Order: sequence, then C-alpha cells, then structure tokens
Amino acid sequence: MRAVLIMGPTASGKSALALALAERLGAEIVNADAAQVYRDLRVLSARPGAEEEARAPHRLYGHVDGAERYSVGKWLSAAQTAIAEIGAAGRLAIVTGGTGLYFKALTEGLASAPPPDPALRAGLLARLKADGPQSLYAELAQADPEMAATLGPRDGPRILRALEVYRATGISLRALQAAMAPAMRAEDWLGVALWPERATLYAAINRRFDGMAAAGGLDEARALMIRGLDTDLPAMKAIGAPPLMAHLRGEISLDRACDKAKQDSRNYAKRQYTWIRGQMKSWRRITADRLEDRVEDVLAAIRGVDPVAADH
RNA sequence: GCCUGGGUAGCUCAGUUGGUAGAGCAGCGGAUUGAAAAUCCGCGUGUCGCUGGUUCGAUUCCGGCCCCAGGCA
Repeated sequence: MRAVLIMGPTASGKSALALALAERLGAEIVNADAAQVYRDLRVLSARPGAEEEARAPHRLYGHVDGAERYSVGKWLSAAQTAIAEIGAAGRLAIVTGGTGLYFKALTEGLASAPPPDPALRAGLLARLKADGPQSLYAELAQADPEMAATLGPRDGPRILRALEVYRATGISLRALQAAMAPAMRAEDWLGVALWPERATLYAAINRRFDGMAAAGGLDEARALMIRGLDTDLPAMKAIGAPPLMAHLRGEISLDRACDKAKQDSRNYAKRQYTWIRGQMKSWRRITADRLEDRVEDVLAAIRGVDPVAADH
C-alpha cells in the first residue's frame, strides 16, 4: 500500500487525524483540498499552520497564487508526483482534503481531454456572463447533443467545459470520459471518510468560524480584496471570502457576514456528505468523535490490508 | 387609553373579490471528471393569533380579546 486517503466534510477534523497518523507512521501529508492550495487563503481555508507543518512534511498546501486558476488536472499531476516521491523515499502518503472530485480523479482517473485553453476559456466565460447558460447550452446541443443530454440547461460551468472541449478537439467530452485510467491501482490505496453526526458537525462549523474572523480571517479577506482580482477566480469564491469582503466594503455588518459564511459552510458540508455517500461507497466510514479512537480505527484498517505499513 | 399597520411554513413575506394556501431562504435527498469551498436538479399540511357571529362553507366578511411595531396622548 502506498497511500491512505482521508476525506470528510469541512471542519470534521481531517487535518488533525492526518497529522496524528503521519506522526505515528512516519508518513507525509498531501493536500487534496481545492481551497487550501491557495497561498492567499490560510485562515479562511483552515490550512495547517507552521506548527502543524513542523510535525510532519506537508505537500501541495498554499503553493498556488490566488490570481491563478487551479484545476483538478493540475492537482492530479502534482499529487501523482508527490505520492511517487514519497513512495520512493520508502514512506507512506496520507492524502487528505475535502474535495471529492480530486479523490475521484486519483482513484478512477481523469478524462484525457485537453486542459482549458486560457483564450478560449476567457471568451466562453464572457459569453456565459453576458448571455447566460441557456445560450451556451443551445450551442452545445447543436454541436454535441450526446453530451448536452447529460447536462441541465442551467449548469453553467459544465456546459462551458463541454463546449470548450468540443471546440478544441471536435470530440465529445462524453466519449473522452468513457476512457479513463485510475492514477493509482486499487491495492495501492485505502480510503477512509470521516462521518460525524450532522448536528455535531454543524455546531463545529459555527464554532470554528467564530474564531476565524478574529484570528486573521478578516485581514486575509482584506488583503485578498485589495489585490483587485477577478471575482470569479476560485480563490475569490472561497467560502467566507465574499461575505467578509462585502462587510469590508461597508455593505453588511460583520455579524451578518459571519452568519453567511457559516451558512455557506454548512451547505457545503451537506454536499460533501452526499459525495461520500454516493461516490465513496467502498470507503471506510469513521464515526468516532475522539481523535485517538479515529487513529485506532484507521490503523486497524491499514493492518487489515497491509500489516507492514501499519508496523512503525 | 386612542389611532394606524401587522400577526399565514423553522425565518422573511405573498395570497385567497368567501370554496381550507405559495414563493425565497433554511432543512432534507440527489447529481457531480480541468472553477468542484464551483455548479445544477428534486422535495412545501401549515390550529392562515385566539374566540364568537354571518354563511351551505370563513384563513378571507363582522364583533370581541390577545400579542408586536409605529404614532397621538
């Protein structure tokens, strides 16, 4: 076995579990969270701090500038490299984060479609903004009816991507998705998913954000805001950033901004539960609340598939 | 005490010229392949404040009462 993958809804304690396991097993941690890759988002993305990073090696955290558009494709190749290097050093990789799509690309593969072409993408984005998704959908239905049939007429981002791929290759994204190869063999990884009680998690989310604003979250939002970046950049859309910026512009109170951020986090967590339930059926669910119990649970699972890896 | 406006879904509110009601948000379920902390789809019975009256029938009209907001005293 080469990697333990840890997924879980936001604020469920993934990072703490990953760190405890890394210390226990002499492993390295690899980020699988789409927000924690951004340098500009440390507090708001709850990225591990210097203290945590000192306790075990961390990779793919805060290495991307907020002005950049990151993507699954970029993450996947970076993660594959990281996992290979960690393996070459004779260590176990612990891949953790809340982005289900990243894990899915790793374990099931990514369609061999070309990455977004910046110029083409910019044009389509402008059209999406000006004319709305229905307009792009109509064009897609014309060019690639098979793919269009799999999408809703208002699903902007997916319609845009499908059109982008068709224009660049003349091939339906649907066909490319049918031919995928996993980046890791099934026997090389073990997936575990944190599954706390819903009410417990929602309370944890609320509690966590109360600290965030005061502990630098507001300053972070300000620093990001004065960069004057495009508001539809991923880093600018991170949960909490839009409402805090609205507050800094004097549009809403700090209380309202925090309430909105908590609300968005809860909605996000719900989607993550749905992802785990629907997309990670073979993953082991960890329902324990105490860190020590979670560590024991994962160690037992590792022993079950690879006694040597657990023996450190 | 008087006047005015209001009391309808967990919240904010719409509505029924009398035939027991519906949006947004929340909540719940689902989807998810290069923006994924994104994006999209589905799910709406609730003493229509309480109580009398008129009526075949009242949440809707009339009376009384209670509560909230504002105004006048």
